Amino acid sequence: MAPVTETVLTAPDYDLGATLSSGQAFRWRERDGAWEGVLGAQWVRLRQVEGAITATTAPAVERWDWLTDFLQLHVNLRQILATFPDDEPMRSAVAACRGLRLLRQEPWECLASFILSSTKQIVQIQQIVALLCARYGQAITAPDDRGQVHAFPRPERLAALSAAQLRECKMGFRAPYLQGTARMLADGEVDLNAIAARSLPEARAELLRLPGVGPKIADCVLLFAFGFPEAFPVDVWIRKALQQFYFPRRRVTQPRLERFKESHFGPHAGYAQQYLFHYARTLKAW
DNA sequence: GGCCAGGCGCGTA
DNA sequence: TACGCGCATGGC
Repeated sequence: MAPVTETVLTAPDYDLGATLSSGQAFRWRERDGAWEGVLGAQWVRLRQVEGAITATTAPAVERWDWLTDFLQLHVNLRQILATFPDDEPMRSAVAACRGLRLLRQEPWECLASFILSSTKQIVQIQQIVALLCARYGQAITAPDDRGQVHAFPRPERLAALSAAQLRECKMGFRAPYLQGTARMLADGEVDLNAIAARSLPEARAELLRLPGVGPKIADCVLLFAFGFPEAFPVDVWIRKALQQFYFPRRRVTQPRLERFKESHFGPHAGYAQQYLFHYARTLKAW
């Protein structure tokens, strides 16, 4: 058994399962009532308990800031929810998604994962990412009965692969996009580390230079990895939700929808977006 | 078996 | 600027 470290992290108003399965991150699996995943080179198991999250990691660590940052445990959820518009759709979404949180992910993994996400269901994205890590990620320490566990492969590793090798991970037409982006990062043509300090428009423009990255994927990375609170990804679910909740019985044009999402949801629009996304996906009939 | 999936890039008007 | 289409792959 590999050496592990355990701790208890205070986490009020936190729905761990909803958060880890809500289409932000793609490497977390439920097992025996706990959630297991990989952060950097750490294998991690998280378990929800009353008002807290218990964490186990391998190899052993002395600090936990990398995990509390990922989980965004310092964030006061009530204060954020209070900034949402007081309308019926948002009230319903908040009521349906108690404790849903935004994570703070490593930018490259987030970017690569969402390049692989286009016209894929969340379960399929998980499968592709799992294949990519198993084939090309560095092996890391984990409990013996978990089998071989891998880190997310670095851009330099993917940049050195052929498109055919990437396609073996079932990513289809996304392979050249991921390859092109990995190469631009490996070559230093775009520097993800420099993006965090920029303004939202500048950061967005920089991400849009990458192949396979359009407005939606850029906004996902800006929100889920760089923490720009106003970034508001519009995918098919959100488009449908905005259309039906806010513009029933009339077709809304794309520019109109753009103006609406930028003006209606307040300073934490991205958080509101995640609530609408998760809520919409729970609705059986529209 | 057809439709759709946390879209993007490119060609056309 | 604003559509329409093709792009792999798999779940339902």
